[in-house]
Amino acid sequence: MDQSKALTALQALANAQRLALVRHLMPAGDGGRPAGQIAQTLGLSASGLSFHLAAMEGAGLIRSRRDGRHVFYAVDRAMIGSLLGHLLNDCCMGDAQVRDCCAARHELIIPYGPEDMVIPAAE
Amino acid sequence: MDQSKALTALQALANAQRLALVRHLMPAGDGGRPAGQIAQTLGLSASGLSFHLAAMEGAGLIRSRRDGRHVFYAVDRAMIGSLLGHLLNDCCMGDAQVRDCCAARHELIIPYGPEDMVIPAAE
DNA sequence: GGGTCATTTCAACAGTTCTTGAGTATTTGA
DNA sequence: TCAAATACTCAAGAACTGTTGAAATGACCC
Repeated sequence: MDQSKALTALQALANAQRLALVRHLMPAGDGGRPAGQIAQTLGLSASGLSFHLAAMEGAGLIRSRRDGRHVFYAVDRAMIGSLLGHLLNDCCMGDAQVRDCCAARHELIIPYGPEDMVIPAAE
Repeated sequence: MDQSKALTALQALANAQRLALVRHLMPAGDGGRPAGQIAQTLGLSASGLSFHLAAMEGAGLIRSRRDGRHVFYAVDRAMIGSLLGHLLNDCCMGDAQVRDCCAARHELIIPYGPEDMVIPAAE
């Protein structure tokens, strides 16, 4: 990952709707989810979603695949991992404190079920 | 780190000058560097730098301390680590593939000396 | 106190991003 | 071939971001 790719990816991620998109798509894995369902879940208009999907796909953070009349979108997990790796290793030069704070346990929010379940961090 | 803080921090980082700022400040550690020196290194006007520093400080990514007529700025490494941890654990739900790609070795660029030294990734 | 250095604030402007709504393509099934 | 379902493109306008230069603030030294 070079610096300009990382910057593009960061700019794509630095938006509430698109961060929500990642959260929504992540549990769907490589199969992804169809555009219509994403729009409904995130409360976006069709064209609004298209705008955000294009930004994410342009940055390489998601991939799309057509299946019949649906287009499925899935997170490119290798790309997100590379971005985080770039920030950690290149921008922060592998700093130990950054690494430790990054590795610290956080509460996990699992977006399944009628309400999001919150699992507190284990100590 | 909650979601709105993470978003603010991402927006602060999603800019070429401010990413360069992190790279420049990281090796200086908690002592940081004075604004004038930063402006010179990054080729920014005084007011331009001030704008970017305010964005970063507002997001909690850097801290400042006055020493005489200089103001020193240093990266808040715990904050950057928390941001990366949030992206990895909350947004990506600790996904194994993301984690692996993040942990993959990259070449390390050490910004000391007359020319930046590049240390290729060990295999 | 007066001069100077270092930094910040402010206002104006240009450029970019986001939202909205209307219209357009593509696929499916009757 | 037609209508319905799904998703995309485009243009206009609002909102936000970044740059510039001038003025203001704060700290130091004589």
